[in-house]
Amino acid sequence: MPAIARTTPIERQIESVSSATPSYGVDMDLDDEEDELNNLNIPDVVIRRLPIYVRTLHSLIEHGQVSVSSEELATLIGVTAAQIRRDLSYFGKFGKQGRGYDVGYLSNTVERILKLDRTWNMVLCGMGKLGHAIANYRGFMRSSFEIAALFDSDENLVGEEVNGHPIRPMRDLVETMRREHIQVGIIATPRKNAQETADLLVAGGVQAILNYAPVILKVPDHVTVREIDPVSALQSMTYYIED
Amino acid sequence: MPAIARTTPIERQIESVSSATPSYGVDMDLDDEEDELNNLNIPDVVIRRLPIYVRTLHSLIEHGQVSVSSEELATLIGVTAAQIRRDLSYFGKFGKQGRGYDVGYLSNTVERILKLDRTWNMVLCGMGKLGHAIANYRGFMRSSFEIAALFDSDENLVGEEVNGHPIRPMRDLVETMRREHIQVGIIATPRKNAQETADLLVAGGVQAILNYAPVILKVPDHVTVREIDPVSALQSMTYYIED
DNA sequence: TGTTCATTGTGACGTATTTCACAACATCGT
DNA sequence: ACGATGTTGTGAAATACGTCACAATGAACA
Ligand SMILES: NC(=O)c1ccc[n+]([C@@H]2O[C@H](COP(=O)([O-])OP(=O)(O)OC[C@H]3O[C@@H](n4cnc5c(N)ncnc54)[C@H](O)[C@@H]3O)[C@@H](O)[C@H]2O)c1
Ligand SMILES: NC(=O)c1ccc[n+]([C@@H]2O[C@H](COP(=O)([O-])OP(=O)(O)OC[C@H]3O[C@@H](n4cnc5c(N)ncnc54)[C@H](O)[C@@H]3O)[C@@H](O)[C@H]2O)c1
Repeated sequence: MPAIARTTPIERQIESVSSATPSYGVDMDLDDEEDELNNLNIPDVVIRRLPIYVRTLHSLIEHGQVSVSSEELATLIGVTAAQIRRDLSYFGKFGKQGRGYDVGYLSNTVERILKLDRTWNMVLCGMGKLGHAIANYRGFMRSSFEIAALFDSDENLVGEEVNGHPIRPMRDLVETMRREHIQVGIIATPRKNAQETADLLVAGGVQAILNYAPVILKVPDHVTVREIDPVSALQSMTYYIED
Repeated sequence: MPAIARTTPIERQIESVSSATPSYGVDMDLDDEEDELNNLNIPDVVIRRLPIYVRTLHSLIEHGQVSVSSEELATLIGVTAAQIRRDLSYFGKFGKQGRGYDVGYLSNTVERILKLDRTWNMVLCGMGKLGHAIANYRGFMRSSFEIAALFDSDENLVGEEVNGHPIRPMRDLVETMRREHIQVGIIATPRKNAQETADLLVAGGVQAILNYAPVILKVPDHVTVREIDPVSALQSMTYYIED
């Protein structure tokens, strides 16, 4: 059973995460009560950087660049080269001394690590203003994600078609998720209904939740949650403003 | 002149919202001579937690609760009590042994720390679909923020009124910001135009940028940037999904 | 006023993450 | 074939962050 807390609730909103044991060096001893061959001690903060690497590599591919050094990538992204090399080294050796990394190969590799080499179907709960905007956003599809079904508790909205999908009643959520084996959910309900929605998603077998409602959700350990919260982002920036 | 790099570009992007670590190598010389009386070495990760504390305290106030212990607050938020006490201790002593914290007082105090005890006017650049949604979102106003002016480079959009504000041409941006002393900007332009928009915001004197475009912005050190990036958030969650 | 109780604030410690710095090595030009 | 060059991958060190645990102390009440 997962003994590792991937994210403490507040960190979904923020950054930095505590996992477990150091990790370095060899291994193969008696510790690890959790070696999924996968989720093997890799800091979540590293995982959260990988999508940026992928995005940046894509942009290099667009420009026709075929190889890149950690230094160049680092400059583009705004981190240190050492950090990029260390991050990648958690997963293997993908570069060549003197040459750097093959852009296409590295991009594919990181995508495979993140399991982006497939399409993830998602359910979207709460079809108010935000829900409509999300359902119409084309950025997801271009990134391994697809909104497969829309849900709202308001019977007046049920049946309306948004971007090719009908809005369905919440009572169908769990069954739909199970039937279609959907493991990713988006919450766009009002704040007060977010937790109950999360509970239903969990009942449906959700493993990842993107939460737009400004609340801390309580979910089982095996569920990952990330929050989208522009207000908190703004509120933490004003601290630094010097008048 | 702050010598501390508040945000490492990639960290703005990591996680739905977020940004920033205190600098490591950045202020290389004479040790840390940087005591703004304010930005005094307090870890950015702490600053990013404060809005959650505020939000949670508000919810307690709504429920009529007048005092709260670090333990209770911690349970609500999903962190440890020690962390909350440590975080607050960076700024002073706000609790009473045996009693905990006065909810209203603590809320006000943290808001004052974050400079939320005033209204921040913002400019919004890029009035496409997302821009319209943001302009109509009422969550900002309820949180010390107000969208004061809208901008788009498309002359066909200029003049259109959204939520009571006319869309203005980008060429007016810098002057408007200076005239109205606006220090917060939101970028909702296409990816490829985000950097040029950021440059204009900087020219206008921006100090905080909320960036919805999926790019790493290069800005001067005194500017804080946080990114809203649901795609990256999703892409980092799939890693953990066990099929 | 003294005793009990709950809970803070923080030094000391432990873990997590980043950076340094360099040996190892692939490639290239000659 | 070989030295020069550039860049990786990674131990070791440095730094940042989180937690433990407890002395200090305010409030309640006898
Ligand atoms: N993070 C962001 O960028 C962002 C932006 C805008 C809004 N929000 C948040 O998103 C949420 C929705 O905002 P909105 O403007 O779309 O509000 P809205 O009122 O327009 O829409 C909410 C929708 O949720 C539905 N709903 C209510 N209870 C439900 C339930 N239990 N299950 C399913 N659906 C339910 C309602 O019927 C309604 O259609 C709010 O929490 C708001 O704070 C976040
Ligand atoms: N983070 C999120 O949640 C999220 C959601 C949706 C879209 N996005 C991103 O937001 C951006 C906008 O998305 P959209 O769907 O609104 O696109 P859109 O094409 O509907 O709107 C873009 C608008 O920006 C304007 N624009 C272009 N160049 C400009 C410039 N230099 N200065 C000012 N305005 C300029 C265009 O005229 C247009 O009105 C994209 O980068 C998209 O990827 C982010």
